[in-house]
Amino acid sequence: MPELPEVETVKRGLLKLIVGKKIQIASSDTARSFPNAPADVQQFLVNASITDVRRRAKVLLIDLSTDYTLVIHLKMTGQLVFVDVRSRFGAGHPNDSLVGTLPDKSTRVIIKFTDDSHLYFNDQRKFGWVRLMPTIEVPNIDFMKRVGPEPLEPDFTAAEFAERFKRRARTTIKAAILDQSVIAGVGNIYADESLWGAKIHPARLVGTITNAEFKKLYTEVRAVMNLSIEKGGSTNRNYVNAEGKKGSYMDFARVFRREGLACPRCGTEIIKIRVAGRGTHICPKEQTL
DNA sequence: CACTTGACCTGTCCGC
DNA sequence: TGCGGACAGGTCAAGT
Repeated sequence: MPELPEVETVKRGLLKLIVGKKIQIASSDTARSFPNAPADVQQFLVNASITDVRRRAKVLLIDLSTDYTLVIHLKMTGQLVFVDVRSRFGAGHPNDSLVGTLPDKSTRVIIKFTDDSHLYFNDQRKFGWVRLMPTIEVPNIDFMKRVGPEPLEPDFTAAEFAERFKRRARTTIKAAILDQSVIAGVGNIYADESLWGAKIHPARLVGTITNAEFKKLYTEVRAVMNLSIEKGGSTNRNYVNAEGKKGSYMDFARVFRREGLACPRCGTEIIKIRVAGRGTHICPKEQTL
């Protein structure tokens, strides 16, 4: 799915596009996509205005004037796309080509605003979900109680980063960095990119990682995700931002999905292996066990 | 408790 | 062309 940079990009787009708008109608394909009781939807979503859009880890939070919040996880293939019948982005913008094409077969939830613009939740694989709950209860859901710190927060230090991995000392560094309770927001793309940056083999056990390596990894995680936010995220398959636009980080990726190509540092052919049950890309010369 | 594996879904790609 | 299998940005429940 969308990892931290992609969800952050969607958040920034929605902040500009939907804050202040009033919801007129909300509907979903099945209870799986949006399991809230119809009575709750009627009472706390319909007629509510959007007051804010936030992100925590890979979760999007859309705050409402009713003191309720739409909590959204895009998982692997979720998209949140805003479409207006009026052209808002200029000639040739991909958003214009979406007018009339949504909803489609992957649309799971539709929110219609009073000005006739729409927000669509599309999700091909149906792993994603939308929940409506009181804003004050959001921190109490299991995921929020478990999830680790935001790695891009200015006060998040290298020392805290290293400290958080100690609970996973006997697993691989790849499994640990993907564990949302250790650090929030890192997924398969940025795990591979940052481990390459720090020259650490993904199958190394956490307990064997030195302090110097943790420090390097901390720097790489932040650098890679900040760069990706700047590029609007990664479109590996079907990720798009709130305007329906693809992200360009994959043009800057050093190892992810680049098996058979040259390592940008040393020229060795990048290989794809399997670590922690996930496809994993490394430079076999610089990342060793 | 820490750790690994399979399940959840649909679509695409690759080899036969 | 068709078909089977592997695989895809994430997380959980169930197993060891």
